[in-house]
Amino acid sequence: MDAEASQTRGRPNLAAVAALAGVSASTASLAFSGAGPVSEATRAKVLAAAKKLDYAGPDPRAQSLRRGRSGVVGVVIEDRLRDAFRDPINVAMLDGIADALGAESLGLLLLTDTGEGGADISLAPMDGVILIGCSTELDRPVRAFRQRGIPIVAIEAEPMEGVLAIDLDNRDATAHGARHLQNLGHTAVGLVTLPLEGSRQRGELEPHRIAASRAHTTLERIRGARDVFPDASGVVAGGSSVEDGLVAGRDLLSRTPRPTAIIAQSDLLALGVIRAAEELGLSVPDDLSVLGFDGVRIEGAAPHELTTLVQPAVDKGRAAGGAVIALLNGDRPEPSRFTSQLRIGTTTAPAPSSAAPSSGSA
Amino acid sequence: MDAEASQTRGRPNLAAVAALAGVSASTASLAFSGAGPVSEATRAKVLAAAKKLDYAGPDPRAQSLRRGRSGVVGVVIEDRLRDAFRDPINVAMLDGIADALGAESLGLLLLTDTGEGGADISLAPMDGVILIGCSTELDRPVRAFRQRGIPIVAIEAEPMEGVLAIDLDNRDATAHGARHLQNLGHTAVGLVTLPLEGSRQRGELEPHRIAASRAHTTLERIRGARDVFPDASGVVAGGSSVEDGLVAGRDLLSRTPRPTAIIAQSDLLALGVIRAAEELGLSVPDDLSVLGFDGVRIEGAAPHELTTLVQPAVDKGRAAGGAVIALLNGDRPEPSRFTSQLRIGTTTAPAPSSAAPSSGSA
DNA sequence: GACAGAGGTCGAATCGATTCGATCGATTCG
DNA sequence: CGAATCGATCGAATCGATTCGACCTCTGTC
Repeated sequence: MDAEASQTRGRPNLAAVAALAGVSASTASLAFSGAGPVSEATRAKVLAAAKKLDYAGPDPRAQSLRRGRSGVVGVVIEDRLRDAFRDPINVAMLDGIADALGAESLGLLLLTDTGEGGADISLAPMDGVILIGCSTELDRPVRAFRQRGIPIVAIEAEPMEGVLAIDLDNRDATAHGARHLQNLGHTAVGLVTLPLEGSRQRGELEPHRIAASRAHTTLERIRGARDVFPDASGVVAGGSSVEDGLVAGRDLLSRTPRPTAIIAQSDLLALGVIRAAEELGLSVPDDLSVLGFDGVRIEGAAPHELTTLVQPAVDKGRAAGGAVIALLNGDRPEPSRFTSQLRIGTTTAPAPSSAAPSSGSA
Repeated sequence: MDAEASQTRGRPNLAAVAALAGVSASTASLAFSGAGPVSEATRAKVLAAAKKLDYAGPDPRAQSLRRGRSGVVGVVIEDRLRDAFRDPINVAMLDGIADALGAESLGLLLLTDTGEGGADISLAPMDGVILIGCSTELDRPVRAFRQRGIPIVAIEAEPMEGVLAIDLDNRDATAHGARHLQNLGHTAVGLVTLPLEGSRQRGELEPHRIAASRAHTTLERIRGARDVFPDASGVVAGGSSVEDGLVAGRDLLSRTPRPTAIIAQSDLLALGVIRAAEELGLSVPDDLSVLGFDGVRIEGAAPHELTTLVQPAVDKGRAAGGAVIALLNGDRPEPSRFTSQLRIGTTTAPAPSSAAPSSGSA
């Protein structure tokens, strides 16, 4: 009677299965989870009852509540997926994250930070969260996560209370790359930076914009460049894509005096700059040296081999995933910091002698 | 006393907030959800109590259980993220899905089908699921989802009971493209296909492999090609990347007689084939015509403009997302079918006259 | 033969919120 | 002035499982 009642009413639950198997709900639970001693005969009975009732196993939603864990880790990405995934560096990081999470069979919940637009992030059931490339101001969500007691890991974010940082030597690495250009004799160096604001507005790299910005990675890389070239000016790109680099490159290269080297904050931007140079009939690296950042393999870079700062993106992602897991286990993992390596390719060369201006108002 | 007790014991819950505000839990719930009439004064009291207790709002896990909805939709992707996201077509689809889901503020849970390896997919709390590019046999997960009453939408999968299909005219489109080659006078046409099995084994395109395969998209596109060139042979690539296309191209182009045209099942593969041709000193399209599939913008395709079959990837994704939403709303949406368009670029041209063999044993 | 211990099973409390129906007071209409 | 109505609030049941402690029944040992 009881069993039948539960049987007819919608989808079966553990109680219905237990009733049909002639055991208590607690025993049935044990039979499924495997935790605790259950005789083989009983387990078989329960499993048979489950099959008869077409029961798929304990409801994950109920488990989430009871265990206080949903088995899901959120990954917050700035802006639209379309834009984020266009840059292989993000894909690489995500892959590292997925790698670490998958090993603990944790799900990966993709959250896009739409700023004010959509509903609050953090309304989904998750056990931890990884902030990736979060240049925008997401203080509010972070506060919400903290209130919920949800561990937070941030990749390349400005230091925040209660947020475990996975960092990259953005400033030092860029400075290192800049010094390479300096050693080649370059003095007129232009910058093509990643966005400074969540609005991703492209335009001149101006002091007041820098002052107002909270885009950690962008800022650090600017600082690194200016550690070597204090007066370097430049432009802010509208994103990290070849297209954005092309636009920025056209802008910078049409100025007088024209820079002999450009430090781009991503490989995609660097590629765009190279295209802009080609458009203008400039030869890379003879007329223009170009330095990138990331060191990911990009289809279509040929015939150039980009001089760039290679960062361990997958490892970074894996570290972030591992850190969340550690936090969930109650450990107190140390923040980590990764280093990038300068890989010298074919896009940097000695500065052209000033005796040979290829064009301009002479 | 009661309030204080709840206060000290770990994280605050709705009951604690209600107690502090001097109202019942039900009223507090109403104050947060906005459903039902609550006086402004009461709402303010509750909110004040919440702030004092540092309460972040109702626990999503508990809401999931009670409402029977978690606000999360799973997206199952074949294989590793690294590989999947390398192909822009997947990113485009995902973007469309995210677009549709985001509008209803549904989360997007990324699940990779590791086959037998990891823990069961479907153990995460989700309301619906989208299968994307699921060439492998995931009958078992599908059955589990169905048992749970979770709506299933599949993009380009073989028809399955209880699974809503979002389809593409893979066969007709490929046939259309093949006819274009036929009209150009090509008769020796080679195929470079996507993987046939979950194992992604590359190799010769052999009848027994085709017979054993369940890779819907791959099979349909093969059929389309053979509708026009019944005897076309070819090779199976190990994935959808330029690298895989390069390998496949080298193989096909070193055969005798050498094909004068190659039908690749993705743009990335087509690009790889073009590279292989360049390696061998063949000119595209003069010596070899290449047809792609997808029509996504790929960096580095220059100087060629790929002749390809343009599919509405973002729309497909959006349709899939919309379908899940409709199913969740209890509607009975129709399966949809999208069509691709042949875009003629600069990689196809009339077959070289047989009087001018560029190399070979003459 | 009795007792300790282990294996197996069960009851009941709990996780944190939502929601339906009932209650109570105030306002308005006849 | 009484009754109907509406708004605000509360109680209690419910969602589906997990888990702790209690209980019972064997088995092995002294």
